[in-house]
Amino acid sequence: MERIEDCFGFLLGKAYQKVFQLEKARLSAYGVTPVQFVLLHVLWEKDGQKGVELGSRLRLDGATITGLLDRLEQMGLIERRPSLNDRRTNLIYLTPRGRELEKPLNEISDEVNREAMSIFREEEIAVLKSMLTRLGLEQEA
Amino acid sequence: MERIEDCFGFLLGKAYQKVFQLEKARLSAYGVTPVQFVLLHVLWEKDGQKGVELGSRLRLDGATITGLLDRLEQMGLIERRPSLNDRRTNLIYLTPRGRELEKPLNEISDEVNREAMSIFREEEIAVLKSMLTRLGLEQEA
DNA sequence: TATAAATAATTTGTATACAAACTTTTTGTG
DNA sequence: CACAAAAAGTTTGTATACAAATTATTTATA
Repeated sequence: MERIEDCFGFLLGKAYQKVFQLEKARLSAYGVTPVQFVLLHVLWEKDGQKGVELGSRLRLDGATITGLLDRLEQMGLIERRPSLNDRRTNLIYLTPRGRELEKPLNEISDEVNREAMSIFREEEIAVLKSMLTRLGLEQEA
Repeated sequence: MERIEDCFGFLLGKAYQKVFQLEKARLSAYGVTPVQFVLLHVLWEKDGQKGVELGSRLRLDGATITGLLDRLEQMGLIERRPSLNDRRTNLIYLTPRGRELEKPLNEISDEVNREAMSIFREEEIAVLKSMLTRLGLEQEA
């Protein structure tokens, strides 16, 4: 590869960085980061999940989940409750404040998606989405 | 957005993560990370650049560049030499060891690119590359 | 059923990334 | 020329990410 701008690792990283930074700026009004947002998003779908379930859904390491939950708990957006069946496990619940954020943060996220994709045509967007999904899920490679 | 799997921030992040992890595993034989590799790549193109030039090419913050250079210097792959014209500036040079890595690391990178893209057709790859480039460079959004 | 293996979560250490503050030096302006 | 503004680099603090090691608990198996 002659130029780094031809490396897909680099291209993906920079495209991600761009969208991440835009979302980060918009979400900052609520003191929430993009990664914290996606974790909250999973909880808005379903409350009371185990940490390990969140990790597998978001494809994040256990240690990363621990840190994320620490900060979200500190901010008063979630709480850990011990599981009654399994004493190794915490179940993660939204606080009222955590629930309140669903609507405004989803609006911001939708807006960011719309803006980021506004430079493409509809057919292009569908192709990109399909390819990123395949790439992200691919077992090997 | 109903599901996080429809958010482009999430999709880009996970696709990046996949390629990054593959490259990280392959490069680990040389004790070099993917980000360190791209910095070295820019130096293989041209030696003696300023830190700020590396940062603008790689679109990385000055503080990030400082840390990267610290580690690469520590590893004996680069060295900082004071600029004669401008006493604020270091010029970054490859060591002999840093030069030696050009060929083997580029081979690994090419291989990773080939493997990561092997799940797509040629036309798809061209579309992806073009879109990621546009997205990454886009001024706003 | 005793015990090895697996699981859930955390802790520690390393590597990106960026923001904000700071130092030193250079450039631009009156 | 003096002094404000800009630029280069570093430092500090915060937030991802993961690897490896650790603890506590549960499951599987001999």
